[in-house]
Amino acid sequence: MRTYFHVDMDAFFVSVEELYDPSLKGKPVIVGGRPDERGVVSAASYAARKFGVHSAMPLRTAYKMCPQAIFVDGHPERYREYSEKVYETLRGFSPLVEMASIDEAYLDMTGTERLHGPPLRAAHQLHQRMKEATNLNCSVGIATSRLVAKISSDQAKPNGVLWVIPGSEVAYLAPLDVRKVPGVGKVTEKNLHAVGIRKVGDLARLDERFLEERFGKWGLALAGKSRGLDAGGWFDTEIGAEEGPKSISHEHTFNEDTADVPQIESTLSHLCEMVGRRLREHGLHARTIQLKLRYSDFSTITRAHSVARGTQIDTELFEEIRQLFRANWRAGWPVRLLGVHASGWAQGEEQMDLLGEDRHEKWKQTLAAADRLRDRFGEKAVSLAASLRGNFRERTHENPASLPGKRPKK
DNA sequence: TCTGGGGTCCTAGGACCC
DNA sequence: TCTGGGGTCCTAGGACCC
Repeated sequence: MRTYFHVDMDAFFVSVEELYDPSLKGKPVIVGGRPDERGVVSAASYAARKFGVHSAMPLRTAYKMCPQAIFVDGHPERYREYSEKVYETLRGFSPLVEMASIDEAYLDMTGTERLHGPPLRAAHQLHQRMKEATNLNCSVGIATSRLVAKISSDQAKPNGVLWVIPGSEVAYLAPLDVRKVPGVGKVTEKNLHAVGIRKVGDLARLDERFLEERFGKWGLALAGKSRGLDAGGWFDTEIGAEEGPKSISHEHTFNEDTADVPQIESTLSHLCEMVGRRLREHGLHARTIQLKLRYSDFSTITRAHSVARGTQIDTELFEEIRQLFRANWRAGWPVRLLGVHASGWAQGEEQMDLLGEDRHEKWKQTLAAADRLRDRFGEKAVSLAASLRGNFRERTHENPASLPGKRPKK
């Protein structure tokens, strides 16, 4: 039998912002951007949640519900920095730590009793050390499976511990709404309600074959989850089995929809530079390049193209993306969002690109230099999109406010 | 309500091959 | 002539998570 901890930081983004600006403490704070911008709430303080504000809610809606809230921009670098500290702290409790996202982790605590004592004692220590090391609160769920640990950490919030004693998993889960099961979202919830399933207990009582017939492979996984088992899906992998990314993407939503080709293509170029840079950081060469287009009415298409040899070079990515865009954009239709997605990593000789060796070397050096400049001066310091500079300058000249990223903050 | 951005996993159909 | 079956790759879309 194993013992898992699920550690979830409380209101992580908001709490980190409070460390940088203590005057925010106790106030309704909303992280995600300005209330008049297109976007959603990334995180809301407990004071803001009292007004009904929650993450994923449009900023404009949040403003209507809580106009006195303090709206702040997110700071990904700060969150990454604190996420590192969280990881280091957790490593003091178990060598088997897996960050499941920027603000939550699984610990395999099996066999650590001699070192840390029984689970509740270890959790108490963990709270204390986390506070000392990061000044942040967290909640801890403890169980024999990762799934149940995750569900119980949610119920332990804020700043608490919940231990589901071995053997009591099914009884613990039974009265909970099916929505509490990770992986059950709006759609699955509705489908389950349609057949009279509302609680996890309803799910556990059903015949597995019925669930499989009705919901396929997912139905079978649900049957296991309702009994607290990790079997199937993401919970099934070993903790600490570090794997690289499977895809790398960047996207951008315009504050105002646009059908202006130079603006669209310079944005795509910029997104390709961001993707290319991350590919190089990870030493990856992508074989599949995907464009994402969202129109004013929110209808969205994706169009992909795979190449025999992978690339990590901005201009090559951009060539593919531009072709995809030109072949698939319904000309004149205002665009709301653009995205560039890279996946399908090339192995071995697939990574050799078709540029001659010296040209290739030269490019690599140029890009490495650009990456260093960006490290020092920020993402917008360098633009390699030579093919677009004319357009860029032209736009800048006639209408600086329409450039992405150059919108004046008022 | 007027809907971000970065991911993962799954399904389903068609092409293609044996 | 009226039609197999399995495997793999590619593409498009969608649910879900934080």
